[in-house]
Amino acid sequence: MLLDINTSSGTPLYRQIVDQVRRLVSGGQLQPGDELPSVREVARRHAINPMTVSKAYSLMEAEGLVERQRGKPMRICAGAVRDDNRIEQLDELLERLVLAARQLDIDDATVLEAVSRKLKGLKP
Amino acid sequence: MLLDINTSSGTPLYRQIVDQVRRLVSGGQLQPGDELPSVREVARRHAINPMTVSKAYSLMEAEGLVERQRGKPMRICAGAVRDDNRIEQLDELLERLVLAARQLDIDDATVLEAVSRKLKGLKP
Amino acid sequence: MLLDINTSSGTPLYRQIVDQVRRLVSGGQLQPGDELPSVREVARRHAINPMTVSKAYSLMEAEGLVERQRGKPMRICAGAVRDDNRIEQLDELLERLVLAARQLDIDDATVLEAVSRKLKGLKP
Amino acid sequence: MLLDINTSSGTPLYRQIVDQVRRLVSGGQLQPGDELPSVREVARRHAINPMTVSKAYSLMEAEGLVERQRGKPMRICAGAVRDDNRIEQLDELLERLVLAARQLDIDDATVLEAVSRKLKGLKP
DNA sequence: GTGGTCTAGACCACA
DNA sequence: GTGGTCTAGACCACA
Repeated sequence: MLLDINTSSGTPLYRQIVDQVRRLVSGGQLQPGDELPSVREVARRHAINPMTVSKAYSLMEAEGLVERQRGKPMRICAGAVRDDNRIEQLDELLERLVLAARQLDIDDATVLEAVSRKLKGLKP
Repeated sequence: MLLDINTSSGTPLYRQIVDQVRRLVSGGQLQPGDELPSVREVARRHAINPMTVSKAYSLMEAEGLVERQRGKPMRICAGAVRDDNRIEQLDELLERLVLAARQLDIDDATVLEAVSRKLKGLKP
Repeated sequence: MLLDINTSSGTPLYRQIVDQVRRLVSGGQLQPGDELPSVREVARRHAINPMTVSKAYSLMEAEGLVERQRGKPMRICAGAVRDDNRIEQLDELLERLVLAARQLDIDDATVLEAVSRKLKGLKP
Repeated sequence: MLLDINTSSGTPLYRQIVDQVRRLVSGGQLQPGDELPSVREVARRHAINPMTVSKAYSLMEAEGLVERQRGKPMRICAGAVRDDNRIEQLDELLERLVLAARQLDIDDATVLEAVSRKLKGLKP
């Protein structure tokens, strides 16, 4: 599971984790039954505190996205499936992007070109 | 001056103000000598605490973006001018958008179309 | 607001807080709009860590029992009202009491008498 | 030996086992010399891990409640006998019940009636 | 090994 | 003053 945690962004770390797992589930890259990496594993890999990861996992459990198995790794809930309206989950970011472009007085063609370039650049 | 303050977004209020004024200056919509609305005015209009606005204004002053004039409204500094590389100020949002699209497993064409639609929708 | 926090009980501290506030709301002793004592206040009074209280408050917020007001005390949500079926909230404790009595081979009359005595003893 | 193990209750599993065996002994339903079901048997029947049952048994042994016999099932110790003051073992639950009733603003008569009903309902 | 609870303490955002 | 986030570290319950 590939998370991109940014410790200098304003977004709380636990929120970044929740948002990204939610997207990976909506996108079908995490499927019901899949196990999440352990709290300690995520904490170690991203050099953050286990409690922070644990908080994210608890929130996801409360949300019905993942489920606990006593003494075993958490896994994606059966009810959490690929979402067909997942374009909506992009909406807030789109709003922010367009607002920023307007304030910077960047014209539409330039914005689209920049998005296009970035899409190619991050081609995974 | 049109600010779009989102009290439920995770981004701190004072940061939203600073970011947006910075962009309006980079985009040339606020020019050297232009006056800022008063702290009270902004606070009232967006229903936030004056201390929060004041903090944003102080940060902008420290950054050399605006300057205080005794007994008069703050204004945009002479040195704060339209920025030619302002597309870079879009970069963080572009990164986040593309990461989110990848995690949602949305293909490039669909992302571009969504950006395009949003650009038209928010035409101003 | 009177909470009875038992640090040596097996029940997690944050759970005790949530359970008791929930009951006080169901019982009408905390009403919509009422302010909760601050996190620090509860922590100080019961000699527990503020983070523990904060966790309880966050859970109650997620549950729609209380709401945050930025920079101000949390308060009981409008939707959280006196519950007519509140006897059901006693059910788990009743089950446990009766199970224990059975295992201890205490007859019904003696149990009822003990409950009665305790009810009078804690009269307040 | 009838144990009622509740995996979703907050009480630790090993504690539920210890508490209930202790009560069955105090109540005389388990008498000195009686054999306990094996660790595996209890684990299987309640779908919990044998190590958890084993931990409970070890605690009971340390407490002088049960004793190991090489190659044979554990059994109730000679010293563990029916307790005349066993009503006291109900005290903590009574306290919790009455506290909950008070917080729910349920009057004494209603509480007694609920206890009475539950006593009849669980008649065995 | 897994996740959970709690503490002590630093620092942030907002009113 | 209010609540929120994060860390470092101890210790528990369960598989």
